[in-house]
Amino acid sequence: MGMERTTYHHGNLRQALIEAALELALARGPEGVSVREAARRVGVSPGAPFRHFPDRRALMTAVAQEATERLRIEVRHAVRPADRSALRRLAALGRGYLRWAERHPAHFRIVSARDQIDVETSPGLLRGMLAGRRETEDTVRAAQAEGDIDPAHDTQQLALLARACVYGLARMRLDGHLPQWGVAPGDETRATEAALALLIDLMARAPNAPGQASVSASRPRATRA
Amino acid sequence: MGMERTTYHHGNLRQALIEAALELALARGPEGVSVREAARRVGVSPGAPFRHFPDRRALMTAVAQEATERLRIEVRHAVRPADRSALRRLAALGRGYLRWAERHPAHFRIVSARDQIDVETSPGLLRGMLAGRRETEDTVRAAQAEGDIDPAHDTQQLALLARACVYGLARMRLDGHLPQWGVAPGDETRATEAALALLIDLMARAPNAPGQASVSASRPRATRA
DNA sequence: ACCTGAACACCGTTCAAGT
DNA sequence: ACCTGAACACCGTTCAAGT
Repeated sequence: MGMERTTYHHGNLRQALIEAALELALARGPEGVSVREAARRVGVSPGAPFRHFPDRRALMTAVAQEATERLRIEVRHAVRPADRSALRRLAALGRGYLRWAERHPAHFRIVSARDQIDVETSPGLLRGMLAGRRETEDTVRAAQAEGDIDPAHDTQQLALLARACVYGLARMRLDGHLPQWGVAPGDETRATEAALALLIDLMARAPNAPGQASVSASRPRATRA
Repeated sequence: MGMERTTYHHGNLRQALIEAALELALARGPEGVSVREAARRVGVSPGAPFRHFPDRRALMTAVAQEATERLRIEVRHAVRPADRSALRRLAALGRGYLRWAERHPAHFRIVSARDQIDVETSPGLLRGMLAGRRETEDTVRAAQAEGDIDPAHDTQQLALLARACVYGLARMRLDGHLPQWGVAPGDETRATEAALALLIDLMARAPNAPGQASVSASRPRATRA
C-alpha cells in the first residue's frame, strides 16, 4: 500500500509515455505508434498526453532523442577495442553504427524518420547528432595526420562520404534493398561490413605524396571477407 | 455531350487514382496520401478504390512503380553525354540519381518508403530496381576492364558501395541531416556531388598491380569543387 | 462488372469540466 | 496543476445494395 508513485495519476506521465511509445515503435515501427494507444497502455485518457507534448511529432521526437542516446553509448563501446590506429577506429565507428542499426532497427528508423520527428526543436537530438559528426571528423583528421589517409583530401568531405556510405548501407538493409543488390538472405551483415571495409580500404590507398612506407604497415586487411 | 469517357464512372479509375495519389504525395509527402482523399479528388466514393487495389499499400506500390519508371528515364538521360570512359559513366550514373532525388523528392521518398509499399508484390518495381543494379554493375565492370578501377576488387561489392553512398547522400539530404554535417543551406547539391566525386576518385586510385599508365590519363578531375 | 453509401473501428486534437 | 471524457473531423476497410 505504501506506493509513492501517484501525484495525480502516477508521477511523471511524460517519461511513461516515451517508454510506451518506444515499445510500440519496437513492435510495429515508428508509424505504428499512436498517441491514443500509448495513453491507453499507460492507463490515461486520450487527451492527457497533450498536456506533456504539443503534438504527436513532439512525442516521436522525444523517443528519437532517447534512441540517439543509446546509439552513442553502443557505438562508443564498439570503438574502444580497436584504437591502435585512427583508420581502424574509423572502421570500428562505422561497424558500430551498422551493428546498432541491425540490432535496433526500430530505434534506427525513428532516428532517421524525418517525417515523424522535428530535429530542430530538440536540443538533445541535435547535440547527439553533432557529437556523432565530430567524432567521425576527428577520427578522419587523425588518420590523415597519421598518414593513412591522403591529407590532400578535404576532411569534412571524407567524413560526409563515410557517413553517407554507412547510413546508406544501414538504410538499404532496413528498406529491403539488399536482395536486389545480390546479397543473399542471412548474408547482410557480412556484405554491409565488407562494403564498409572496402571504403576504408579505398581511403587508405595511394596518398598523393608517395613514399610514406608506414601506410601499408598500418593498413587493415579490409576485404578479407 | 459526346464525351466518351464514362463506362460507369469515367473509364479507368485505377490510373486516375494512381495519378491523384502521386499528386498528393507531391504535395504532402507519401504518408500524406489518403485513399479517401484520392477517391474524393477523382470524384468517386470512399469504397471504390478497393475494387482496384486490395489496400492502401497496393495503391502506394503502384505509385512507386510509376515513379521508378520516371527515374530510369531521367538517369539514362544524365549518362549519355559522358560515355567517354566507363568510370565517367559511373560518375554520371550517380549524379543522375542524386539529381533525380533532388528534383523529385516525393518520388524518391515513395520509392524508398519500405513501410508504405510492397516491393515483392510488384514485378514492375522489382524489374526497375534490378535494371538499376545491372547498369551499375556493368559500368563498374567496364571501368575495371578499362583499368580505371582495380580489377582485384569485387565488382558486386564496388557496385553495392557506390549505390550505398549515393542512396545515403540522397537520403541524408532529404532527411535533413546535411546541416549537421557541415553543409551550408543552398550548398547541398555541390556538397553531395563533391562527395560522390570523391568516391569515384578513391575508386580510381592505386590499382593493386602498378604500372598501368593509362589510368591517370583517363582519371576524371573529381574533386574540383 | 463496377460503384454507392452506410457502417465499423480506429486516429489526432481540443476543450469544458472535474479533482 | 494535471487529468477526464465527450466531441470533432478525419482515417482504412467492408459490404449490402444499387445500376
